[in-house]
Amino acid sequence: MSTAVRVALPVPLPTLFDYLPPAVGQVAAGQRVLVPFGRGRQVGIVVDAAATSELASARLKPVLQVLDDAPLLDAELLRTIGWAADYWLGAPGEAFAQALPLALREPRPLPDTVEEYWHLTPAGLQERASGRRRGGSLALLDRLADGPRQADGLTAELPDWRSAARRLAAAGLVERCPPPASPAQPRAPAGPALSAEQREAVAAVGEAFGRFQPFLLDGITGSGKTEVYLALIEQALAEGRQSLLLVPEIGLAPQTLRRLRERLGVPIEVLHSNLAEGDRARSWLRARSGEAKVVLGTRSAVFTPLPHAGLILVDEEHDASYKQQEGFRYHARDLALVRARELGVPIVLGSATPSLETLANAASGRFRTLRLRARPGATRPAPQVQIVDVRAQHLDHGLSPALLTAVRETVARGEQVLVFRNRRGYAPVLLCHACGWHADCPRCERPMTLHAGQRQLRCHHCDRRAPVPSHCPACGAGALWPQGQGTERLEEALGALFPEVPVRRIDRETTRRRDAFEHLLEELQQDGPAILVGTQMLAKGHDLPRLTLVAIVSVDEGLHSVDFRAGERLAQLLVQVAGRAGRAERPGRVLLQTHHPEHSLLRTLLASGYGAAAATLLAEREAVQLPPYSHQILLRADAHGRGDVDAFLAAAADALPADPEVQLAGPMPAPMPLRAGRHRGQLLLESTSRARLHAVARPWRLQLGALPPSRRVRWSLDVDPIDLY
DNA sequence: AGCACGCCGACT
DNA sequence: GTCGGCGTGCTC
Repeated sequence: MSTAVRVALPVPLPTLFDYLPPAVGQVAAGQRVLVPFGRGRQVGIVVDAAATSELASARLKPVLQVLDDAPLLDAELLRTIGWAADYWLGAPGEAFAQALPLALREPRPLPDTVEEYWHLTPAGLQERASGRRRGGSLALLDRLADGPRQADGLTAELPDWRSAARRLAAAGLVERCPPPASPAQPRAPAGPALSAEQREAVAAVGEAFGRFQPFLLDGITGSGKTEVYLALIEQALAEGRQSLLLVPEIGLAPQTLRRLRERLGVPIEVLHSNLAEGDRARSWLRARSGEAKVVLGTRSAVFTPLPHAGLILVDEEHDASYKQQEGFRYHARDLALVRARELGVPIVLGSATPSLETLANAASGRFRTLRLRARPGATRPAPQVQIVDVRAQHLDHGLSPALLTAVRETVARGEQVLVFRNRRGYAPVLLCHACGWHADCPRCERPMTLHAGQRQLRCHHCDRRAPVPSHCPACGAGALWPQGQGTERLEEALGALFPEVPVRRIDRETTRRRDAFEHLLEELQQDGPAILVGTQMLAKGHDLPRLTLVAIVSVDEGLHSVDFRAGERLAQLLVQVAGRAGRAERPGRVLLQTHHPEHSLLRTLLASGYGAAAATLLAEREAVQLPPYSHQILLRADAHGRGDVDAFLAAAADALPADPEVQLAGPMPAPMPLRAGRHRGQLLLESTSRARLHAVARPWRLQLGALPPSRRVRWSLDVDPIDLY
């Protein structure tokens, strides 16, 4: 027993580490420290500056250096991150590592929050004109010729520019300078007048300023949720308070960012994982200093410090990308709720298709529901979805006559069509018509997808690529037939059927280049007919004002999935895709091809909308006690040998104490028992009592790593898994 | 995880 | 006779 400094270190171990106080300097919780660890050194976060260690002080090493003058993490963030590590059964050190931008996990003092810019001095300008300099120096002079440049940008173009900068700075030719003033932010043009329901929503949240209160903002596509967010952020700004707006993915950020910038007239900090580490750290630090009033970010931005927090907003709260699927498996929406509670601020979860978890919270009264049912400025009703029964129909590459007629009529009117199909590639299966052989991935035991353009077979589970066989490898016959339709095949078929109309495919393959997607979206703002063929990517909130027909080729795979969340996800996807139609002045139309026109989920969804479909799904979940009416923790394991997986899961099951309130399912194979050559299995813990589930799982988790068979597998625990893969 | 230590096979 | 395979143990 001894007094010690307790530190979180970025290692995947379920413990914190104790150190002796440093020889010099004071330590406080929330500061970063440099400590000896194993044979090296690590940067850690002090979680407790005056802890009582279980270890004898002789076994403790001293902190080498205190890296910060003031705590980097305030009490609220320390508490929330600690809570998160405990709730999602993560390694505390990994939870803390997640919270800090990478650049702040280096053993260096905090970077300046002012961006580093360099420019030419008048002498430098002359020097460049004189043509005396060559090589790296000339390159740098050239880069600075048009005015100040940011250091990160220079690094990208001239990796070695700093040595030239040092030389030239010594000669008084270049120097560091303050960032150029951003073009004066004109005070926002006022937004559109809010509708009555929008005003009610804003007023309801406004009344809750200064205390914790969760809201569900349940607003149909086009109902103006963003205007409500903007009005609330303005209100927080007026009180000098910070707002945090979470969005599901970076792709959506540019649009939202533009709108925020135009309207709010204050700097907006953006935080997402595609940012240069230096920028990310600076944004984070500006939020911490309170200088940043509005923070827009993806999942990891939920860890942004908010010393003057006023409001938290989670847009598209149902989106699965809020759940981290590796390492520390937290859920940003759920963590945002905990932060709002700790910060004592209102939180708004917005969606046109709320998750069943959120709807259950709204039904129980834990969340207040605010509804937006009207489409402001719309003179016509929301698009109607119409089912196309494709049974016994002649299909042209999967497209029915009714669908093709609708496409023809739409492009004839000069309008745009979205043909939606959630499958990349040309065809999901390549089949031998003579003997029934089909191309399977040997590492996943699943059919490989034919990519005709690349002349390749690809496994969408492990990315294995193989040449397309010219003859059947099993029987030698020549006839290998592509079965089923992917976006690539639909693009080809539609291009042949409508040669006069531009056909654009939008999926991971065609939007690989960074700006490709943005450019395409811009092109589609232009007038004129077009046919878009796309996947999932197009379902998310992009504005396509010229789109008046959405044709959903098939969703039949989603109707009979083993995953209990498949119905919920299908309903969300259909509503979101349908929402792309007719957002401007023209009416929209949605066609849905299916072999199961009588399916109850489709019928409810079409007849009564998402709310009714979700209510039905919730009732089904309650009847069989599935989430959100019970809680789950999934133990996943994979290894090269099936036996290693089985041995580990059996040992894990054995180690679990019997508890009448906790049910154990498994060990069982994962829904994909083999993936990328690794055998996969799982064990599921379920309980209607979250407290009991955690009480059992916490000590169990500590035992798992000590089980001998655990050395031979990769394993992970997932609290509240959102899919069982 | 990352890195040591430690005991058994094919090479100079 | 050694280099190196990955099994096992530890990190305050």
